[in-house]
Amino acid sequence: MRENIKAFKALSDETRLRILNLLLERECCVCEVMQALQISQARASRNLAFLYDAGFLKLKRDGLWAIYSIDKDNPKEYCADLVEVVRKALKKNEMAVTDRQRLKNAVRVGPGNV
Amino acid sequence: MRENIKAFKALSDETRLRILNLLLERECCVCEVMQALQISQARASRNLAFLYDAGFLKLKRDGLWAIYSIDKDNPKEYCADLVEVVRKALKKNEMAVTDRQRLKNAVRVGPGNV
DNA sequence: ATACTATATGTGCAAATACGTATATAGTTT
DNA sequence: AAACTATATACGTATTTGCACATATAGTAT
Repeated sequence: MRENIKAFKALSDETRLRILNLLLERECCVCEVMQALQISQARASRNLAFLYDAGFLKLKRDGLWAIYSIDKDNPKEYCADLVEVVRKALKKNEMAVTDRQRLKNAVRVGPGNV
Repeated sequence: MRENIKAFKALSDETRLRILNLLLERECCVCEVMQALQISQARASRNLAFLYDAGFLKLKRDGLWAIYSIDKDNPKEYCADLVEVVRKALKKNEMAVTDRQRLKNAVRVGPGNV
C-alpha cells in the first residue's frame, strides 16, 4: 500500500505532472526540463527525483548530464497504468501543450548557459 | 489539470485507499466505513467527502444514512481508470483484505451503537 | 415538541510538503 | 592541478494536510 500511495502522491502535483508530460514526448536531462517548464534547477531536479523514487522514471548518466526517461519496464503494473492515465489526461491540456512546444526549443546545455 | 491533481491527491492517502477498497465490495454508509476501518466518525465522513469531491463517489440519502458508492457513471474517463488501478493494487494487500473481512460484520447502525 | 441518531463541519495542532536560495558533489576540460 | 559545468542536496520558510475533539445539522421516533 505504501508504494501505491507514493506513486499517487508523485502524481498529485502540477510540476510533476508537467514533467511526466515532457518525458512522454522524449527523454530529457534536468536542464531541458527546467527550460521547458521555466522553473528553477533545484525544483526540476527535486521533482524528477520524486518521480524516480516513485518508480516512474529511469536514469542514465551521460557525462555531466542526467538523462531521465519513463521506465516502461518497471515490473510494478500500476506504474504503466498510471502513466497512461496521465498521458490521456494531459493530451489536450493547454499548459501541457505549451510545455511540449517549449521542449522542442530546449537545448541540452546547463542552467548557466540558458 | 487541477481536477487530475485533485483525483491523484484523493488517492494518495491510506485512509482513502482503504475506503475505496470497501466501496469496491459494495456501497457503504459512513458508520459501516468507520466500523470496517476502525476509525473515528469524523475521519470516515471527511475522507468520504474528499473522495466524493474528487469525483470518485456518488451519494444517496436513505433516512438518516448517507450511502456512498463508487460512481461508475462519472464522465471523467480517468476516474474509472484510476479506480481500476486501485482495485488491482489492493486485491491482495493484507490490510485491504482485513478491511473487507471486517466489512462483512459491519452493521448499518450509527457510531453510538457500535 | 422533545429526545435521539447519523452525518457533517469548525477549530487548533502536529506533521508533511514544496519552494527559493545557497552550497556541495562529481564529472569535464584545459 | 585548477577552472568550469550539470546536477544533487541542505536549510529555512510558507503552505497544506490529516487528525482528534467538540459541536452543529438534519432526519426520526416517541
